Amino acid sequence: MNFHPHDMEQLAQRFKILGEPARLQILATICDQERSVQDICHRTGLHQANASKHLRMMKDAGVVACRKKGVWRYYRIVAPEVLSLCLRAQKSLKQAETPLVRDNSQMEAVE
Amino acid sequence: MNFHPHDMEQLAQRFKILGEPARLQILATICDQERSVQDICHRTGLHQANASKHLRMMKDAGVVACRKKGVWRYYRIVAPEVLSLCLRAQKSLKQAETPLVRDNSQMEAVE
DNA sequence: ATACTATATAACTACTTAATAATATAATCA
DNA sequence: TGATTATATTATTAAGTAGTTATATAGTAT
Repeated sequence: MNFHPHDMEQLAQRFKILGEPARLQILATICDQERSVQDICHRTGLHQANASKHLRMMKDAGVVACRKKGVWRYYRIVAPEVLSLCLRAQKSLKQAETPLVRDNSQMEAVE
Repeated sequence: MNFHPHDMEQLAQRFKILGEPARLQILATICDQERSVQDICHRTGLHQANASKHLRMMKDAGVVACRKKGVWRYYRIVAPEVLSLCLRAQKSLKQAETPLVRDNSQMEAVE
């Protein structure tokens, strides 16, 4: 792992997007299909203005995009790797939670 | 992608850790070997108190652990998946930056 | 014991940002 | 046209947090 400063910033920026439960919720609702802001709000419980802001942020970051149809804006994910990142991170968290084999080699980690 | 609220929180928490350049820098310096706080500070340019705080946070989150030897504390990564997450995210960011084939199907993303 | 060094912690400041409320814009419909 | 609806934007407030300074703690060395 040997990143240039700029890459490091960019990487952190990408992780920062995923570091917010509200945005993960939004991504979860549009992971398999595009949805209107209303739809997203109903499913996540987020207020419209709040959801709109998160969506704007993720759009600027190139994570989602939207299609305009009449009054509606349908958002979808355009950076599918964020989904695999979530699944991967989730999996490792679960494994850490209930390890099949207790690893004593790092017991002092707890101190 | 269908997470329980608690899992979502936990997932966001994990990403939040990686969403900070200073912490990515720290992780980069200890990705292949344990290092003392001094060493980390010198390599990253972070102030001692600041590095200490970031390390404390990552220790509480189970991402790093430390070994005490005299006055020194040697920190190491104990959640190696964060490294693969970084590499994976970095890779996809690079790909998005310079796509081999321009994908016009999502041009309206830019609006 | 005293001085020095490594690390942690606490207090503080400054900055960021999430959530909310209010308003603006624009499309639809009666 | 006026009313309604969907979304975006702006302003505001509150909470979180990164960085810094100062101090505490605990090893080490003289």
